[in-house]
Amino acid sequence: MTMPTDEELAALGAAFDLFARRYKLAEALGPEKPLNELDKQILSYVAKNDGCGPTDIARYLGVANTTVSSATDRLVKRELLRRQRPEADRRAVALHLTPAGEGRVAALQAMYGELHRRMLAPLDAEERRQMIAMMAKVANDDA
Amino acid sequence: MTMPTDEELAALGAAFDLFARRYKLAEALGPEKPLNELDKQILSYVAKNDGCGPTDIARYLGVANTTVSSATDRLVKRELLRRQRPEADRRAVALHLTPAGEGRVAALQAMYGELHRRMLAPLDAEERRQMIAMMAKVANDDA
DNA sequence: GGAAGGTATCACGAACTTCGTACTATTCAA
DNA sequence: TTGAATAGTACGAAGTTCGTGATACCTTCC
Repeated sequence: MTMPTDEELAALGAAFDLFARRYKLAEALGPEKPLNELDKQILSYVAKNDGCGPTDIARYLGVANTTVSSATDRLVKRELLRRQRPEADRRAVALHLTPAGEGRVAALQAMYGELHRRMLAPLDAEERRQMIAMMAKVANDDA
Repeated sequence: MTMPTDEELAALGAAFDLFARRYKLAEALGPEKPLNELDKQILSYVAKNDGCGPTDIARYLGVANTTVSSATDRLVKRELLRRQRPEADRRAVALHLTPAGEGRVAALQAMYGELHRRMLAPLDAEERRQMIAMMAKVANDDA
């Protein structure tokens, strides 16, 4: 394939930087005491993979098992997450969101949705369609 | 403007999640002892804004002044950053990269560049051009 | 059945990070 | 020339990550 130029790559990097910074600043605004990065990622993962175990999460996020264990403790104490011992394998732990946890995830997703909506605002309908198609193509390539 | 659909927004969010995760996992690979997130962002900021002060950085990144001060200490101890008292205003501190710091930033940028290059790989030249144009348009809107 | 070995998780503690409070040094303004 | 404002830092409390070691459970192979 023809290589993208360095300028193109730099533009891409600058855009990602900007988005990441906006994410972070937007998150500071919510009314609740903000969750840290890991905790948010864990809640989102459990929302998408109900009943998963701590080890799945640790592998997925690239952190130590014990770190997920600590984070799970935090989230259980805050009543956002629930541990359950499945009868099938009683070493394991299946994680589920509590109703409060579901509410929190919904709020997070609403915030992200709003951020993305605003991000797309300067594009017209056709451009937006194109951009999302590219992103999907890139993401689904899954290299 | 016509609103993007929820599916479109979800696709966008999934793509960003994926990219963020790839960033994090890629960074764990380098040979050096990895810098934490804040330290990397500080180095990058100083690379683009040579001679800036801690308070500029704190405002830009949305963290406390004292946090930047601690991080600056770390980076000075690791000899990636250098403090300098400008004669013009002797309360202030001007930050500069050391040669080692410049090397570190170059390595980081090379890694990001490679990641972005690989991200663009599944697109053909025309699509890539489009995608980068969209990203630039969105980023420059600067809302 | 039972011992050996592997797996999933947690308890604990060390090292590190963030950030609020209080302080110093310097500049600005009247 | 003081008094207020500004840039930065020292210190300490609270919280986070992760390695080590312990516990409970499952599986396999005699």
